[in-house]
Amino acid sequence: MSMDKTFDARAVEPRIIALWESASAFAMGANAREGAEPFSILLPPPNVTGSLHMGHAFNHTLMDILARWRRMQGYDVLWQPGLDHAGIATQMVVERELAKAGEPDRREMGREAFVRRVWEWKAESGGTILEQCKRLGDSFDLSRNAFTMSGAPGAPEGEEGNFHDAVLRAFVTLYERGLIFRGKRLVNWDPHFETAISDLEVEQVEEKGNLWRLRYPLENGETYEHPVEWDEEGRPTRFETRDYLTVATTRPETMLGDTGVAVHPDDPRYRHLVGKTVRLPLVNRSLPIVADEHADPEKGTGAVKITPAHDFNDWEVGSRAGLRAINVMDTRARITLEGNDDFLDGAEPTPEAMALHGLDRYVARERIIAVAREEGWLDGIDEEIHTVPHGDRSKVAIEPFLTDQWFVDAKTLAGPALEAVRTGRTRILPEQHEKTYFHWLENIEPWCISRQLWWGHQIPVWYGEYVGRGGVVPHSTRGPAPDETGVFQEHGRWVKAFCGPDAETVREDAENWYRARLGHRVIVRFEGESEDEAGAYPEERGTSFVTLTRDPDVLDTWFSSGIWPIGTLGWPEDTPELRRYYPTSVLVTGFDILFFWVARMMMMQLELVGEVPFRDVYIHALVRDEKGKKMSKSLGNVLDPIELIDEYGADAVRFTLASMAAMGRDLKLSRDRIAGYRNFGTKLWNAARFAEMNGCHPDPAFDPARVTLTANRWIIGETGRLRETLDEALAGYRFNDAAGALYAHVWGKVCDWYVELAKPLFADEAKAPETRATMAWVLDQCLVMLHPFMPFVTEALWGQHDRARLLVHADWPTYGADLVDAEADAEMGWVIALIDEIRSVRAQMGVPAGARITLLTLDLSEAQQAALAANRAFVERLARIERMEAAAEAPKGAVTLTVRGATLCLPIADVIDIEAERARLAKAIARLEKEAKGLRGKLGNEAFIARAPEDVVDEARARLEATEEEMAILRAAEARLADL
RNA sequence: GGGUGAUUAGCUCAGUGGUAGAGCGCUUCGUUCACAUCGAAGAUGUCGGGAGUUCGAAUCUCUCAUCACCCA
Repeated sequence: MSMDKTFDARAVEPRIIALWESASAFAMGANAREGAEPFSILLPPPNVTGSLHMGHAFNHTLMDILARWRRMQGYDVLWQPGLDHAGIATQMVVERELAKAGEPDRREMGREAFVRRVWEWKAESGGTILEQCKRLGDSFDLSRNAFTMSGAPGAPEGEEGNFHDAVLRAFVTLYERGLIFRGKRLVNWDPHFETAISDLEVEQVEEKGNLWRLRYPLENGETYEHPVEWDEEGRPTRFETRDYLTVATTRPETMLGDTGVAVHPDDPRYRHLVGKTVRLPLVNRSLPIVADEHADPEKGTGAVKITPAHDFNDWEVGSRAGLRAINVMDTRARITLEGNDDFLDGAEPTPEAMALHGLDRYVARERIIAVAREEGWLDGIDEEIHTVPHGDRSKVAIEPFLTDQWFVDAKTLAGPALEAVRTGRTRILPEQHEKTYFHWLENIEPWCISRQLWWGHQIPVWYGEYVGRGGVVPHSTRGPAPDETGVFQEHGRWVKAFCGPDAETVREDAENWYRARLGHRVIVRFEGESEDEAGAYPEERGTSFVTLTRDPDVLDTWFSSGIWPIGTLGWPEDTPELRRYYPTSVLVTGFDILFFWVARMMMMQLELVGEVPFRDVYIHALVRDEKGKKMSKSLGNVLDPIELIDEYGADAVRFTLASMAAMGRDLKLSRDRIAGYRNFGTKLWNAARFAEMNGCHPDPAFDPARVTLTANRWIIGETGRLRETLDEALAGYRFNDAAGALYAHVWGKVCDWYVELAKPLFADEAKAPETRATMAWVLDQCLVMLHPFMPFVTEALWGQHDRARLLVHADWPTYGADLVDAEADAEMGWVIALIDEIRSVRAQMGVPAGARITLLTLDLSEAQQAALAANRAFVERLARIERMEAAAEAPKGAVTLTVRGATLCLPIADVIDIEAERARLAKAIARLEKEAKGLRGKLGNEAFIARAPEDVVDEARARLEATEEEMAILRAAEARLADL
């Protein structure tokens, strides 16, 4: 069988994938040794709508390297894969599809039908990314594939699983512990998707905008003196009398909801106005002027209108000052005035104001400005750049919006999550990210977890009519809220919330609660359920019915992925997997989801099972394009990993990513680099091809410790060193160091030197057998150690010989520097240095590459003489030396070279270029002189001798000696040159 | 405005106190029987500026400049 000159990745990769698959090579516990320690990693679940991008490729490569490495070491490995249902993203995709197909939109179809439709979409198109992962070589256990919506109502066959139960259980547990609450608060509202989103899903975008100044007339005929001119010390010198207060705003349309005007308590211009009122134009609502430090005297006019229902800062000011919050928009951010009791209460809106009803917020803005200009209360307009919050999915401006939502008490949960990292129960690497983690958790706000969507886990809360203690039903919500948990205002009534993991539990709870309150039996029905379904008829006197309505909202996707560690292992059941693989060994992820996901997993797992979800968190950088730009579809600079795999092979892509994975820095990916590592694969392939052509076959009985030839012992020692370097690098997540060590060994040691050294050895009958066996072993070790990085080409090469097992399950070596033979190491080191030096001189002297020349030895130590004699064949072949002779002194016109104290020369008078040689010597001497000067200075410094460690001083002395010796030889050569 | 990080060869980047490195690119030479997706040789650096600590600083401290990202 003869091998091609290159590895045909495209043809071979699918075959290898099939091979692994049919061997269930990646199954949980595959290749685990008896009594093995577990090693578990969670795949950060990609969105079900996603396709593999460079970030995934990077992330997965790192995880796969760890998984394959540990699996070969015999650990009990579980790499758990799965998909995220991605609420907004998925709903968006399916809605877009409906629109494209001209089908009824989701509102027309209804919730149940729509959700069914999403499941259908998932069955067809969801999870293509997992197929793409296989191309990359991901060795996760697909037989355990998880999905964050598995087991949810409406899930089709094949989508069973515990995840929905786990999510609801998590919610109920937190609810019962008082860590989830419902409240009317200002939230980030996405008017496009018509749902609340969390702080993290908001992007701040810088925009050019205006600062409008509006005049709000003072009421009750009030006037004041407003300073208009100042002296040099900033004292006002001239005033004008005003009967209005000028406020500045970037959002004039929100004025409809203004309930106050704030000024700074120390602002001399306005502080005397505090307690007075202004009349809101258009609306004719009376607004109190309040003092609040939020009003910045430096900004705008120093007086700021307060709209608590449409601005987070204003909400705070309003709370402090006791101002009303008036919502003037609907869920699509259209102005809503008609029938808006809050708005109309205490207002006498003009017809112009009422005409704004139903208009988009931006249209209303224009209209209001036009009216203000017309009516003379527009004071002026300044251009300004300000940041505007946008939805990260919809890209539309977020509207702060007053609604009832569910929140997680993140502050309480953050405590243990902070503690776990502070005490080192979980390590975050690189450490710099710990700071970010701490900072965020220390300043965390309640996490809004309810979403007004349909695709997701519906909140397991049902509402029924509230009954007070003693069986009294309050008539209205005007009075104070009942002093009980789980009682909320809903459509102007008090309702009692019942939370439970399933409907029957809730029904029972509710029936007991109502019975206790009303003193008679109560039968609970769920909305939409018939009396039959309710399962009972009134049997006793006084029995009544209560209808419970389920909260229509679903949970934030990140709430469910927040329990990914335990959910994928079977929680809330106490499964063997949970006991064995939890906590997981390491989480590998990008810093962009440190808050979204990592911190929340820490909080939720610690609360739910009291143990950290992972021992280590390895945060890697982002993949950018060659110019350092973040890859994005809109910029069109996206490198598609699948395309790159098609072109260069998965191994090349993986090795590139691993090489660039230095901690903490973004990596810029270029095709050149990938091509370079594709070439590295070819290099390895051809080394194997060389071995194949020379009859090197792996021998299971080969014992590297019993090899006798120096060159063989040398490369075996190098192999031992590599194993140590590699394991150390991988244990510290220094993937680039690991990749670099492999590259340097395989290319720089094995291919550049050992293969060349082997050639003359193969020609020698006495030396060939040991060398063949060593070559086979050395290359096998390369395959084993490269496998986690380049699984395809290594598995393919491994399969060239009969093997007991696949490479993916081969034993990872445990030998180390014990294989290094110091003598062989020194000897080969000197021989290689000699060859390097001769080559260098030849090239610089212009000796034709093909010419064979003579090497004269002048001054060699005994060991060097022995080394030269023993390795004569190597020197002759690799330095193209024809003859070697000893000489007492250098002949005229010979070129002198020094190699670690040895002096040799090349008598090449016929080809020598005297000027070139003079230049070469001068340059070498100058370099040595510079070094010697530095060393002399150091050694002449008494403080250095006195304070530097002894070994450093000794080393400097030795180096100076060697440098001076070499310089002397070269000076002598320079002098001889003068004779020519 | 606050925070974090970066600044090293033409480019992209390693390098945690003791002789400045890699890959790519570039120049010259070479198709010797593993590989031209190759081999050999070579050039290229006041390690962003300044100050300090130290026997010794690319590395530690301060400061300035520039850039990037995150948060408000």
